[in-house]
Amino acid sequence: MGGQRTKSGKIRLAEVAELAGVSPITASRFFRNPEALSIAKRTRVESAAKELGYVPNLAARALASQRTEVIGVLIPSLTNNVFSDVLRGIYDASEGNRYSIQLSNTRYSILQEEKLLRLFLAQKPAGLIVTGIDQTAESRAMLEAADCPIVQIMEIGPDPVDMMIGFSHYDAARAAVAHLFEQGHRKVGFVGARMDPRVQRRLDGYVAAMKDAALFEQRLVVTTATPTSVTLGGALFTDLLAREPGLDAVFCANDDLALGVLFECRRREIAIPDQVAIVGFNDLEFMASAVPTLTSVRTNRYEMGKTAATMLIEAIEGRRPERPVLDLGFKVIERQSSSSRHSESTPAVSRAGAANKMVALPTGHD
Amino acid sequence: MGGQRTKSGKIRLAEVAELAGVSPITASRFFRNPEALSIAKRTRVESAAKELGYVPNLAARALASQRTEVIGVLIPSLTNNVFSDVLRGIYDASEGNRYSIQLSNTRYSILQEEKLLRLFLAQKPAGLIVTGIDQTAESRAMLEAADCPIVQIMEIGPDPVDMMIGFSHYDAARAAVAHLFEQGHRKVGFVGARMDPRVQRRLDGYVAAMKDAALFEQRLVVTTATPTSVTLGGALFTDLLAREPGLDAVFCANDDLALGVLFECRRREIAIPDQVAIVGFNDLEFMASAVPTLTSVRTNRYEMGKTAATMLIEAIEGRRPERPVLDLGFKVIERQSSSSRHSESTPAVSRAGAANKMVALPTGHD
DNA sequence: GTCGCTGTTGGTAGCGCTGTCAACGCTCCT
DNA sequence: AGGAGCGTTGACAGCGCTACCAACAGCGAC
Repeated sequence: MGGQRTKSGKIRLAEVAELAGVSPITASRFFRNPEALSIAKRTRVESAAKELGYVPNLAARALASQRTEVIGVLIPSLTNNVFSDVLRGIYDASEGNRYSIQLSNTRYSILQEEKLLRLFLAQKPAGLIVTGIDQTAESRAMLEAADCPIVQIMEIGPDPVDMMIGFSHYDAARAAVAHLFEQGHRKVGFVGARMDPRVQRRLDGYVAAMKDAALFEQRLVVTTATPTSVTLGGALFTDLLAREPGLDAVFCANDDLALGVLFECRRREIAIPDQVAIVGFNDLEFMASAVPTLTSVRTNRYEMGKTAATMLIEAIEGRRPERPVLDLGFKVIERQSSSSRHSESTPAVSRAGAANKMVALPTGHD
Repeated sequence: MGGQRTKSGKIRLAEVAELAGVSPITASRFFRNPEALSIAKRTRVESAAKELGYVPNLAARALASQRTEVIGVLIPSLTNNVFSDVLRGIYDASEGNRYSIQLSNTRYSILQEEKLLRLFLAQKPAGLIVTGIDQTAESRAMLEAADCPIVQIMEIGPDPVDMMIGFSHYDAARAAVAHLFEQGHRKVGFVGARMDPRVQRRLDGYVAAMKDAALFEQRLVVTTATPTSVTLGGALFTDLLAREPGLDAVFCANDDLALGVLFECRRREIAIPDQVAIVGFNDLEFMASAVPTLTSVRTNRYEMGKTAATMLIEAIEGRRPERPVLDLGFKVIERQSSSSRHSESTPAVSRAGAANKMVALPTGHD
C-alpha cells in the first residue's frame, strides 16, 4: 500500500504522513515538537512511523534546517585515562537524545586544535566541547564568533568563552603539597611529564606552595615533554634522586608517574613512606590497591564529562544554566604512601574474599 | 564581486563556480574527481575556492549523493586501554582524508550493539567497524544486508561478514600457558573478569592447554562478570589461593588483573616467580617496569585499528584488499614474573638516567 | 566529408526535510 | 452575533549539492 518509496527502499516522512493521514509537515512536527500536535494526530503519526520503521534522514534535516545535531568534542588524547573517563561521561550524557558526538584528537597541539576547530565550525555544530583554556588567539576568536554554545572542560580560568567546567589544577597541587607538609615532609620533589598546560599549572601550584614555605629549590623539579608512562616515572625519579639524595617526598603530576616511582623505590629498596613519601594525581583505580596504597588527588572526570555534555545540550535547547562556570573541585585522598601513621589504617592483607560480590569503584571502572 | 551568499554568510559552490567562470557542476567535480577537469579549469576552481575560503556543505552533499562519508565504529568500552589504543589507530588512519569517524559505545552489550547498528545503518555510513564476531542474529543479518564495507576487529573467526582483522585469543592463551609449562609450572590458575567473548576464548584456550597436559581442574578457574580492575585482580587471586593453596602460577586474562595479583602477592609476601609465577595479557606499558617485571602477551592494538580503518577506506573507494582476513598475531613477552632463570636478565635497579632522552614505548604510549 | 570516438562541460531535476506564513476551527469574551 | 485569540494544520518554496543525461569540441579513420 501507499506511496512509492525512495530508490534505496527507505521510508520517507511523506510515506509516514500518508499512512497517518496527515500532511508531511505535520508528521515532521511530530518528531520535533510533539506537543504541538493534537493527541489524535500524535498517536496516528507515532504508530505509522513505528509500523513503517521510519528513520529520519539527518542529512536532509540538517540541510533544510540549516543546523546539525552534532556536538563537536576536541580532546588532546585518546589514550590518556583521564580523557577516557571524561569521554565516557560525554557519551553517556549524549545517549537517548538527538545529539551525536563528533570526536577529534588534537594530540596536545593547539595548532592542530585550531585546524580542527575551523573544520568543525564550518559544519555548524549544535555545540562544542573543548579542552582547557589555552587556545590560540585565532581559535579563541573563532570560538567567540561561533553561534553555538561552548563548554570548556578540564580546568577553570578567569575568562570563559561561554561555559566552563573543571577545577583548579593549581589549587589541587597546592593542596597535595600542603598535605605532604602536614605529614612532616620538607624536601618535596616534583616529577612531571608531557607538561601540557594543566600539568604546568600543577607545577606552578607546587612551586608556589614550596616558595611560601621557603623550601623551593629548582633542582627538586624534574620534568620532560615526553608523553607520560610508568616507566618514565621511574626514570624521572632516578634523575631526581641523583640531584637531591636527601629527598623525602615526591609529588607526581599524575598517577602513572607515581606508580613508576613506587616501582623504582622497590628496586632501590627505598621504604615508602618512611624514606620517601609519594603523592600522585587523578586517583586512578590502581592507586587504592598498590602496595603500599598510594595517596592521590581525586578529580571528578566522569562527572565533568557528563555535566559538560548535559549543560551544553540544555544550552543548545535554550535553557542556559544559571551558573555558566562550574568548579568540580578535587580531594586529596590520603593513603599509606604519604601517611606518617602508616600501616594502621589499612591492614597489610587485602579485604579479601567474595570477588563476585564486588562492585566497580566509582572512579576509573570498566 | 559576484553572487549573493547564503544568509549565514557561507560561501556556496555556486559562488566558487561564478568566480572561476565555470558551471557549478564543474566546480563540484573539482572536489570529487579533479582529474576529470582540464588543467586550466582545475586551477581556476582551485584558486577561486581558496580565495573565498569555500567549505563544502556535507549535509547537502550527503543528501544529494545518497551517501555519507562517515565511518561508524562500534566498540564495547571507552575506558578500557585496549580499545583506546585501537581507537587511536582508527582516528590516525582517518586523518587527512574525507572520512569522519562516528563512534559509539556498546558497553559490552550485543543488544545495545544491535540497536546502535540499526541507528548507524539508517544513515547509510560509508563503512563500518565492529568489534568481535559475536553479534546477535539480527545484527548479523543487518551487517550482511548492509551495502557498505565492514571490518570486524579484535579477533579472527571462521565466518567473516566482510573483512576481518585481529588475532586468535584462544591461541594466545594457549601460548601463554605453554610458556608457563616450559618454565616448569603445573598448577596454573586462571583469573578473568568481565568475561566478554574474547576473555571467554582466552579461558577456552587456557582450559584446552591444561586439559592437553592433563592438569585441568575446575577450581583453578576464577572468573567474574564484574568489570576488570587492579583491585579486582587482588580479590580474584585471593579467592584462587583459598581454593588451591598449592598454586604455582596464574594466567591473568588482562594486565590490570595481573598488576592486582602482583600487589596481592606483595601483601601476602608471596615470592614472584619462585612461589607463584604471573602472566598477563595485552602487554600494557607498565608491565615492563613493574617489580618484578611482568610477563604478558603482546598484541598489536594500535596497528589493528589503523589497518582496519585503512582497509575499510580502501574498500570504500573500490580497492578491496586481496586478503580480507588479517591475523595480526601476538607474542609472549617473557619477563621476570614467569622466568625460572630470574634476576639474571634484568638488573635490580632500573636502567637509570637521562629521562629527557627517553622515548615512548611503542605500545600504550601517550 | 562524414562518422564515431574520447574528453570535457553544462542543464535539469531532484535528494528529504523544514522555515515561513497563511488559514482553519474552536472557545471565550463583549 | 461578532470578533479576538489560541491551538492546530497545511501549502509552498527552498536548503546546497550531485546524478543523470545531453551536448559539444577535437581528433583520427574511413
